Amino acid sequence: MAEKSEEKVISKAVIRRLPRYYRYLGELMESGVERISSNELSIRMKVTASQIRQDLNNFGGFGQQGYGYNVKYLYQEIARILGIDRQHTLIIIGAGNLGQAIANYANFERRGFIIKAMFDVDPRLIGKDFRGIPVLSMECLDSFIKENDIQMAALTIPKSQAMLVADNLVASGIKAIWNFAHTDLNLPPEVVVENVHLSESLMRLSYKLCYQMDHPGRPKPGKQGGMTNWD
Amino acid sequence: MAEKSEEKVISKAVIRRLPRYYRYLGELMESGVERISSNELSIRMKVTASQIRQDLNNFGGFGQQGYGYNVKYLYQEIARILGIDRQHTLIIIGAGNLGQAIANYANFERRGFIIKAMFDVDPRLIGKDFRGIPVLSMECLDSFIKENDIQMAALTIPKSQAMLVADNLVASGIKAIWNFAHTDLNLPPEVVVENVHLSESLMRLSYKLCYQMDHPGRPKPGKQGGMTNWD
DNA sequence: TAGATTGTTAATCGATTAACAATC
DNA sequence: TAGATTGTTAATCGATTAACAATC
Repeated sequence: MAEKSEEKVISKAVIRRLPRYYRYLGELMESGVERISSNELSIRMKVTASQIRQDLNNFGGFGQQGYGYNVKYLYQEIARILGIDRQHTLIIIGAGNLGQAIANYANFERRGFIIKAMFDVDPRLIGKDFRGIPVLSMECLDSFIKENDIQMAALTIPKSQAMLVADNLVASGIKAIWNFAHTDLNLPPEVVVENVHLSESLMRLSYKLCYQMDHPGRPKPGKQGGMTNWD
Repeated sequence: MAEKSEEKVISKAVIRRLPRYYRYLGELMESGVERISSNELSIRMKVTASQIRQDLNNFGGFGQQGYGYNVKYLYQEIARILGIDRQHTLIIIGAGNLGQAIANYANFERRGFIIKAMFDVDPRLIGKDFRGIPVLSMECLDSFIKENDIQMAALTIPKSQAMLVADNLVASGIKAIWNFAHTDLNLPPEVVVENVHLSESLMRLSYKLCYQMDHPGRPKPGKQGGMTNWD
């Protein structure tokens, strides 16, 4: 029953690393570096050269034997793989501090994420705007999504309302949710979700700190042998 | 040369899951559930029962054969493991929207993270306060950390200044950094860092969306066979 | 006791690293 | 060409899952 043109399934671990490659390549570009070998990049990024080559070869042969990788070309290719070579339309649900922080971070727009509007239930916020992005009433949500062909929504609201609002978003046609609410969203499989659970992140920091205090000088857990990154 | 009382090194993957167990147990407690089996929890959390038992047994036998786990006891034990049974002192560097969002999120305090102050270079922010947390000048940073025995710092400043400020924090005695700057911090091994790279998170969402659009109905990458979570 | 469910060992699966032939 | 470095296969390592004896 195996499909004919079976495409390789890319592992989650690889996807997690891709944006970091992209960031380093962007910095290399900015400093005028034209080519880089997997070995040199591996030193800068503190990963193995093997891993870099394996990761990239999931998507194609972007390098050249004896030369390495062309920084600009690889940068563009990773952008294409990540889908940030095209534009994405985005709305923010919840115009509190976190929603405002996202709205105010202009760099997202430079990467093709166009924030079209914010939504809130607070009448004191509705009608305001941030960098020209208007805060609208939640009552306009459904029609706005449909009329403006919105793909993505950042969910920066309390967890008590998150699941309900997420269902509404999906019903209106949203296909991707960037979830900052402190809860898991159970949604249909065709809807993709990326969670940013800040409280969990802070707990992990707490664990690391306590572990470090209890085991000074020890290799940190997660990898053997030494001062490896945790993430 | 192996040490005598070799403690098992806990893998990164286990640590990543612990806060999620904690969250689910907290919710179970709130709904008045007293005991739960690994199997029932596995269904709710969409992980395997085996994984839950393996994860927990890294830290000790918290369950009872034929009974399962006492929800409240397990909740407390995980809090202890994560180090959130004690108090942590925290400052926020950068009083912009993101810093304010953290300062305004009262739940961190309920988990023992006491935010003592915020710091910024912007004179319009210095002197303000959020929920009673004052915004101080960066010039006070060193003395404040030393005089108030601050352990942790959230870094919500532009990446251009992040590395310099991080070095200063470490010099002043900070042992843990919650890094929101869009850059990696290279710090001494005794300093622990937890990164929250929002732009990378958004790129992963973009990848998932594009992948989903290209392969409708397919299992998502990362796991074989079906509608598993990405994270 | 019988049933349930853990703790733990063994088996499987996947991801990382090492090695090297291919090739620029 | 000789040297460098990739792409890719094989070996290793680690994490997850399955199985089941222990035991409440």
